[in-house]
Amino acid sequence: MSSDDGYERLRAAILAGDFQPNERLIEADLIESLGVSRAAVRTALVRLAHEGLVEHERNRGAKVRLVQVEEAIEIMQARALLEALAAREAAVRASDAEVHELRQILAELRRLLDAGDLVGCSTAGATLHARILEIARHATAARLVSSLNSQMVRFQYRTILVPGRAARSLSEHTAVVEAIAARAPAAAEAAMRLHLDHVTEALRSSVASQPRAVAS
Amino acid sequence: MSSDDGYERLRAAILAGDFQPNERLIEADLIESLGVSRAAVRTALVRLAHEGLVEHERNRGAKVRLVQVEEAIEIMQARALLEALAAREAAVRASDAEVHELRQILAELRRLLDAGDLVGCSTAGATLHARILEIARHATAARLVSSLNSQMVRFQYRTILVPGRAARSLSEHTAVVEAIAARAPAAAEAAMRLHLDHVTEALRSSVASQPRAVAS
DNA sequence: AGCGCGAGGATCGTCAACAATCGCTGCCGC
DNA sequence: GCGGCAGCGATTGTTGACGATCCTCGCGCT
Repeated sequence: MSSDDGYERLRAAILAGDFQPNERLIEADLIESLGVSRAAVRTALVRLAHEGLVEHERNRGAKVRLVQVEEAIEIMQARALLEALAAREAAVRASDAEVHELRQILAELRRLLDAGDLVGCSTAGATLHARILEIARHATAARLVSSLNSQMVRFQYRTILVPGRAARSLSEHTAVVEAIAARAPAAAEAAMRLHLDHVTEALRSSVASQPRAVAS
Repeated sequence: MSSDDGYERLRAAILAGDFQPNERLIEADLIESLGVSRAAVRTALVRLAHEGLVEHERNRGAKVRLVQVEEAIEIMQARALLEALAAREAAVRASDAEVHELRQILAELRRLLDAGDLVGCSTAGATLHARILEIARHATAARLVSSLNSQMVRFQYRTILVPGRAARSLSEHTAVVEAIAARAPAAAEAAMRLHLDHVTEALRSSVASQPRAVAS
């Protein structure tokens, strides 16, 4: 049981940003901080390496992987397609209760935007996306997106800070939800793709204006 | 070094179909057949489990995972989107030499079709897709598609056997290559997506007419 | 005969010690 | 003073043995 536990906790720690970018992950230290056996630490590192969260060099150990901006853009492109697929499926499969739930998240999003809580907006937006992925009942897309998302933590609050982005994001989200509510698969797919293409653009421009958010 | 080697060879063996579906993978046997240490076998199994090629239950060991038809269709849907993205990027990035190479593969494909070599067609088609992914220089899409492909081995020769599919496949492939040659990103993306959506349909229909290809 | 149950074998998970490798530091020769 | 090399500490990779868990088979009871 300790093996899965160690993996989960180490993953959470990396995602929470408890380590510096490129910081070495020394097995002995992890044994202490996680309180699990060395074998468990090693399997956790293998899994995280396969997931792309850490880099593993033979005889030189593991370090947390720093995904570059170009790669983040690639990831966003892939995410856009997969989430557009999910939106399409969601438009086919959503129950009335699920549509209601999406509208509630949208209302919360509007409230947060009025209150000027940009970080809250970002979090609620993530909730909306996650919920649509669940409604789509598309295990493959869900798995791939979740894996891609975990590599993007470093950029998660980046795009919402672009001036005017939050408001546009809300209207795009609204379009997606309304297309799902109207049971219009093609419209839902197009709306979601448009939304995420805009996010990608926001990421590009935020990078151009402010090249490094994290110092070493 | 033995650890990576063991992973590669076990992966190749599973992809080659050396194991029965749902066959248990017993560590002791793998140590013998692969000639690597037990730790290496264990890490290989962890990686393969994360990759979706084997299923791992605690205290009950690993077995090769049998992907169901519904999941194969999900995988094809995701592949369609990602390869369409790759085709778009390839249309932007392809050099003249690379376009020439794609046309050569196409010619080979035509030759094989005329000769009635359907399996050869399938293989050459896979080569074409792989080459387009390389030309796109999109590491994220390439990684995801490669992972998805490895889970589809069981179905790889399934769609080409649908009557008339091979000929249609050739004309669709031609459309993709010509769009790339014309440096037309949108057309390339659309053509690739159309092609793979047709493959998905062929998979669906082949399943309906012939539900089980592999007996236990 | 059918069913519950315990013993045994098979297999996996964990641990501690050992071997191999890497990076660094300090020494030596030029 | 500087470059190269040997030795050393730190860290990872590997091995073998031990304990834990699960499945199966056979026994006894009803």
